[in-house]
Amino acid sequence: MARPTITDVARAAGVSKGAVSFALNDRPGISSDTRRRILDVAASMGWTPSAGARALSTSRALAVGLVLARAPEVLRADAFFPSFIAGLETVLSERGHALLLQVAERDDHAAYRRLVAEGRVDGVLVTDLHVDDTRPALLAELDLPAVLVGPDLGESWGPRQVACGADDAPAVRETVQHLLDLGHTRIAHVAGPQQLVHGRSRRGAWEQVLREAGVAVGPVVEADFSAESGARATAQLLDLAERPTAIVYANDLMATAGLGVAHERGVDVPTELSITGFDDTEIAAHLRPALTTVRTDVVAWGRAAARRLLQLVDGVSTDSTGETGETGETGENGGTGETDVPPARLVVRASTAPAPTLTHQGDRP
Amino acid sequence: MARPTITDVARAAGVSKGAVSFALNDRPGISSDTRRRILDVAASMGWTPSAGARALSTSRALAVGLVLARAPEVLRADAFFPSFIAGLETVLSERGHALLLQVAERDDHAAYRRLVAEGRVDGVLVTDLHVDDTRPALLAELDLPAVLVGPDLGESWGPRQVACGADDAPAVRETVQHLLDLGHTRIAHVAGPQQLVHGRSRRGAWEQVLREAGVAVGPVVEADFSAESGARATAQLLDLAERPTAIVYANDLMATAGLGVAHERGVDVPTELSITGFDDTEIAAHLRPALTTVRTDVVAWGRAAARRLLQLVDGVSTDSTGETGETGETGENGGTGETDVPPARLVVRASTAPAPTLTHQGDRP
DNA sequence: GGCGCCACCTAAACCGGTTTAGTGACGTGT
DNA sequence: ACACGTCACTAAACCGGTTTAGGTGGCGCC
Repeated sequence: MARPTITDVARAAGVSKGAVSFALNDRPGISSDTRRRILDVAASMGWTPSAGARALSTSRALAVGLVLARAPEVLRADAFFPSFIAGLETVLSERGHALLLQVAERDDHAAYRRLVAEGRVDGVLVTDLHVDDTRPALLAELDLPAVLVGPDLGESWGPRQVACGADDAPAVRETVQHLLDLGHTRIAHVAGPQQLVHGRSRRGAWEQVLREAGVAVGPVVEADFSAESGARATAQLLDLAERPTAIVYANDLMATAGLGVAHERGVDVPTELSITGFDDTEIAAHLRPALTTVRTDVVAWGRAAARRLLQLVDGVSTDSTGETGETGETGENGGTGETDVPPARLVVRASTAPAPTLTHQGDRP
Repeated sequence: MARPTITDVARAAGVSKGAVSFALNDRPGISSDTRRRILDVAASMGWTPSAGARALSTSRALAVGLVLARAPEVLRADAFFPSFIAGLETVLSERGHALLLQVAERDDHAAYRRLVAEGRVDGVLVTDLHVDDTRPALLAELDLPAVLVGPDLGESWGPRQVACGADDAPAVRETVQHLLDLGHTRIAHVAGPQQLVHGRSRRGAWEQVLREAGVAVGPVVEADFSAESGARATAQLLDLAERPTAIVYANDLMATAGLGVAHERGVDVPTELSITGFDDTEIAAHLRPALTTVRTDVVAWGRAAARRLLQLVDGVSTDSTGETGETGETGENGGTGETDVPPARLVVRASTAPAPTLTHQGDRP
């Protein structure tokens, strides 16, 4: 037999459809023994609610969307999404929400519009934020709850669009400081795309520490997070007359490619050149030399983002009726404890070592 | 204003709800100028159908599910999913279907049951097939259309459960033959889990070629596709009294870790040891030495799997009514051209070279 | 003993679509 | 001129839930 419906349960229990609905949703107005009988009957028939029907009557989709605004080939070696998705899902599934994925290589605006137009999602997650990203404004206009995956930089778009994520900058600062402590003074940077906020913030942190330390802000090459671009950037840096003694890469993939280029040119890592990555990909610890890099807990980040999004979705019970607005206290869901994401931290391995020419003038006794 | 409904469109166009539905679905019974008028009105109001409502009345969810039966930490460095998902999505989105993701670390049976119980999906994709996998039987029992992502080995479960994917074996055979051609006779294998079909098939192919060539079937270490396990397995192989001169790894991640171990022990790759991987991850070409490996077109695979699944879903118009069964010709969707996946092929780079002790007795003039 | 009230439950409307049955106008054949 | 068929469309049922408005019975109370 096909899936039993609520009507089947009602008939079997000898009550009305409405009674069954009340009983199943723990609402008052049903005596406790009737409630128990209904629940028993429902369980014995193996009844489960139809997500679609429920969504239709409550106007809630019980699903959230994640739009990946990347070309398939860029998605290929990504260190972020699989873990992030895993984190999201653990939270979403235990709260009865589904995760809808959409890959929108180009026109991601259309993808968002479509998700909301078809009523498929209650909210979305936005990744790979650009500087001057137009998506937050779009989502605010659509009044679609959204978590912008990235550090909260105090911007504000709409009441239901918030940022969630750890700031990369402190860990990058820690990385550069680590290199300074090792006596490096020519510290280069292979940056991610500067129109991406995380590309920009990593570069900003690198620059800031050097500036504060009174060290020359070394050469920087803008790359695109791909291995290929990392290799090119490294070649470029190693061709410089004044070769850097250390290179801070914006991610592990570029750092690994850079390691290959250095090896090919006979530049020894770490004695002649220190390199650092970002992500702590699984392979980082197994490279030779093992890569000094920054570890982020992406799974926890995913969990936090999911919790935050569900808060937003639940925060406004009924929209556009306007009635609920008068209390003004959406703050009851504002607890941030479980939506904090653990900070990234430096993991020192073998790819960093004291600078070759020891200009290291003993800041230790 | 909120999203316009079909009723709003009907009122605005001065016709009934039904007429609008007919017009929008290109069904006969509407004069062409009325149809045009309705379409114009709908377009000008910015109307789009609600996926949920449509799903409810047609009993089709317009969504398919992908259950990832892996722990988050295993998902982390996966070379397969991001590309595969990208491939899936390109096809699904242009056909109006959504992709639902679920991560079920342990009990994936429950995940499938839930997806079908809630009526969220029209079909699912099953990855990471085990030998004696119980999922195909479950899906057959649930009568849920499913594409089993892997080579078609001729098994048959239910009428709506089919395999889709390229066979790994030919490319692995090509790899081993490549090593034989280079004069290697002690060719080891670091295998994936043997309860996974792709782990087993790669090992089987390796073994078969050696056997057919009359070469000793070298040592094999079963690992789990992780970098850590690849490193351990490599150490174990290099500790052998009769050290292999080549190692065939079941994936790039383990091969890369193996490269690190070899380097650490001062075993030069490729002059003393040849190694090969599988996947052609983005970093493979940028390692030193660059990794000889097998390239698979995972994006195309995803596209093919999505097309095949949609064929299955569309194949049976109405289920459980039984009426449609008498024609028996589900074959009209059976065209396989667009659901073929390009075969994997060997990419020779720098990590393979002639065997060190030249027992290579000139098969070339 | 009649009143009101509360607890418990039923009937029916509703969400936004699809689909079937039915209706009126018009054209056609004999 | 009349039955008949077709076309174009409307009205209403339906999918499977939720929610609101009503209705019934039992009880306490004056």
